[in-house]
Amino acid sequence: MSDAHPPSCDLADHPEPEPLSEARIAAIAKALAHPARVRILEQFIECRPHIAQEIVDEFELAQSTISEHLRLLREADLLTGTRDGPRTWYCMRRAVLRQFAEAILDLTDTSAMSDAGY
Amino acid sequence: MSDAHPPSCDLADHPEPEPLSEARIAAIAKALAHPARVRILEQFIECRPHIAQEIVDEFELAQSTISEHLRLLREADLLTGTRDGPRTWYCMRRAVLRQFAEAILDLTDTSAMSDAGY
DNA sequence: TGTCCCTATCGCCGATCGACGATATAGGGC
DNA sequence: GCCCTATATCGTCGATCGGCGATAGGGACA
Repeated sequence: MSDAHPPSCDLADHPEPEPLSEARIAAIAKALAHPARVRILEQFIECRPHIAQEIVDEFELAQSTISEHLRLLREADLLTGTRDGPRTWYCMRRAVLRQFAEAILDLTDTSAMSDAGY
Repeated sequence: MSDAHPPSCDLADHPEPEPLSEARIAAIAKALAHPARVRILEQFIECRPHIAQEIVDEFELAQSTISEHLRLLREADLLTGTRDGPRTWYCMRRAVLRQFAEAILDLTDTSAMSDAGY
């Protein structure tokens, strides 16, 4: 496969499966719990696949360090990585992030205000 | 002060200040990166102040462990704790959580789809 | 004053994180 | 085959996490 055909981003609106468990919420939060990993995800605001090298170039960190951050994001299902010859194309899994944000918002719902004053 | 007057929850819709930095997002995520802390926040879906003791009672964990989790949530500004005699009333800072969820959603915005296929 | 309850903090310890350099792996081009 | 590029993995090391029991502090109430 040449570099003329990077995988396309997944923009489809998949049906959201069952609500996230506490463990799953915590696992995703752990993946987000480092500024470098947040910055990596921010690069995907430009909505196209990124190869690992261009992400490395954005940071002062060693290549092995970035590779480790990418691994953690992959294992939390926030990124996909697909090999293409010597490169790896990374895509953000927007649906997972959205589901996470939804779960956080659910925490803020005031479902039971029981008595007045609360 | 008697226990007849716990502090009331803050339900006001405050104006959202500037967007969260990567460091701030990561700090909030770190506070959420443990299942017990997510469970603690879930208790606040019942929208009223909680004293530490009732949270301890929900878990198998030692009181000191819960107190530590509460401290981390406080330091991330996800909870407020106000002393009232021997008790401490905890309230969830919904505005902060909402702002965090908003920041995560912003990551999923496809602002620049540059070329077709992406 | 003493006692009891609630909460926070301290010290310890094993586990995990985050960084790095070095090394291994995979594939393209010659 | 041999090099070069891109990426992943390994080993190490200091820092931080997460758990606990023990202890300290702050009120309430005899």
